[in-house]
Amino acid sequence: MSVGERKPGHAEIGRSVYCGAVGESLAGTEVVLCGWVDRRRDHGGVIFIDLRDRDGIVQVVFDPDCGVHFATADRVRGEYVLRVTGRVRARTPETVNPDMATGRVEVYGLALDILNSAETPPFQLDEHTRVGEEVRLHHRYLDLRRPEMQRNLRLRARVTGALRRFLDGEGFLDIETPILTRATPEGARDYLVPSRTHPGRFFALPQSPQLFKQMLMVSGFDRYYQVARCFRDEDLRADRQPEFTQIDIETSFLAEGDLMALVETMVRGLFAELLDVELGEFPRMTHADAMARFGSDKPDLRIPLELVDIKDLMAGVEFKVFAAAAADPAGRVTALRLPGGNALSRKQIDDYTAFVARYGARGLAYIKVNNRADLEEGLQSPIVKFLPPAVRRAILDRVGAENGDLIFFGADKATVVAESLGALRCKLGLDLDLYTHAWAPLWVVDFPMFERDGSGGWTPLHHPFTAPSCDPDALRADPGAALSRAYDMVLNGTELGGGSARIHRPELQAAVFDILGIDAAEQREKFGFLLDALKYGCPPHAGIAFGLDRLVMLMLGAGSIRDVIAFPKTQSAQCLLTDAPGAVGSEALRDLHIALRPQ
RNA sequence: GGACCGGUAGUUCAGUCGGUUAGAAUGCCGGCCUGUCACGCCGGAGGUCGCGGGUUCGAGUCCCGUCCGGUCCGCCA
Repeated sequence: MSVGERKPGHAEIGRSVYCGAVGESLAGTEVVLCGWVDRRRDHGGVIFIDLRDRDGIVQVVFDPDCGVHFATADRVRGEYVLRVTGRVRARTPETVNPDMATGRVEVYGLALDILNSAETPPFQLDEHTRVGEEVRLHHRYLDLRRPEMQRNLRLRARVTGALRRFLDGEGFLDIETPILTRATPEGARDYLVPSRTHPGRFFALPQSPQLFKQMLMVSGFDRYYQVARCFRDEDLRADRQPEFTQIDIETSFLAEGDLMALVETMVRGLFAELLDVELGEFPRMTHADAMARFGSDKPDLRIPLELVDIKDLMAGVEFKVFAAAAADPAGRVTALRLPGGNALSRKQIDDYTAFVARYGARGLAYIKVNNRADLEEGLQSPIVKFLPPAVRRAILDRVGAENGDLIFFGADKATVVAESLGALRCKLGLDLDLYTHAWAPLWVVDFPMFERDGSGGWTPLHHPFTAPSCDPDALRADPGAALSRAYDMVLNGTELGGGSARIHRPELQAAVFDILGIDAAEQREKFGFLLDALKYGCPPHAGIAFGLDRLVMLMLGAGSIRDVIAFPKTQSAQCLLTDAPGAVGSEALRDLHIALRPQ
């Protein structure tokens, strides 16, 4: 912001420049600053005030020559709101503060107005103490005043703006979809809103605009996007809030490969523009490959460790856990080589054993490779005595073990092995700082259509509107073998976006519902509007949704999604600032036809 | 639903084996100080040790329960 044509020194005038923008080019000019007192240093005969606004901090100086304003400066306290009129001047060389963005200049105070006083804040707004989540959220308006949070929300706004500009430029239309909508029978738990005008009926807040955006394709809106708030009534995590924001995209007549290329260009441009990071071309990896090599459908490719299956080597070995998993068609036996890992202590290995137990692993076998040439004395391990020397040799060869390495093993159901060793791989990467890249994006493709649910039925891996890569007959014949036309964008082990080509023919959609165990009557009742829409000339279409909060969190290196959301909820899904959810009066409940059970 | 970590001054934390009047830093208040920039120096105020119960001559400390914050598992198509 530049200095406007204003009459300096007059009490009525507004700000002429942000604090952070005061630089040497303004030396000699008069400026008007508005902001909060970051810090006040009273030296008796001279008072320094660090004035803060959303753009930065600048030092303002008052001395006895300032007359009445010097006395005012004496009354100022932390977080008072001030308007300062002053003259910018370069600091003398010995008073330059190289640690401060504006440290080569200061503003000599000509006038000082206290626009408002402030009580002592409940916590210090400086960066030197890490204040607890509870206090921060309770006084979120103060927490957000901190430069770190200002920076976070500013980047978030820039990300949203850049994505909008890109999509606008590509001919996408921003179309809003309802917040009050229908409950969906599958997926996450819905947030429900009771209807006053329809007793006993409820709206649901959308988990995503999925069905509406598909119907917009039927309507011919070709390219749609929305910065869409979504709601899921599930337990929270560091990267999960009950309400969150998706960049929601849908296109017609665009093959999924073209859509992937388009959004890849979008994300690459975003990182180049805002972070000056060149992401390069995103590699593509099949879901099967990701599970086999990384034990995850969102592999963190910054970490150079890989899982190596050794199930075929374990048939009939004396070590019962391995032999049993090898004999089980649903079992898996896998090795994870950690280069230089034999430096790990017994305690560290015990801690990792406890870590994998969280994912259902019943143990964590390992071999320390002290001398790979000596299959008897060179291998340090509680289990190696149960493995014949030829098997030991085969393991070492297959994982490429070198002296000084440690090899972890997982043997269990394939899902347990993938989850536990996949998580261990990431944990080792974090603990031992094994990262080889700052940024590792990729696409994961060729997801299975379905997986088994707890009761032996099928459940969609993505969602029930995802198109399979086979025809309806093949799909019905072997649902477990069918792959979908879904794709996930993954960055540094976090799923940033997920999408798919959608089903655009009613008979295929009906086939999927059949496999999911949703009978014709239920299909009609729950999804009749969608099946009808597909009948009236639905174009082939594909889309994707990006988690904006996670994207911004990653770009900032923030530890929690809460740090990129202005007013987040606590882990128990409460807003400490407003104390929501709150009780409502009996009259409101009566209007909504709701009777509460006595507590 | 489950596991784990935490809750002591406004804030961030320490508090030993259960034992005298619960400490530090910072912030706050007052005084001094004309070049600091996390200013400095002197002085001061500030505590329901989350809450309830129990054990004990005695509990911040041990036990049980509960609430709150956080991390994770389950859950999140």
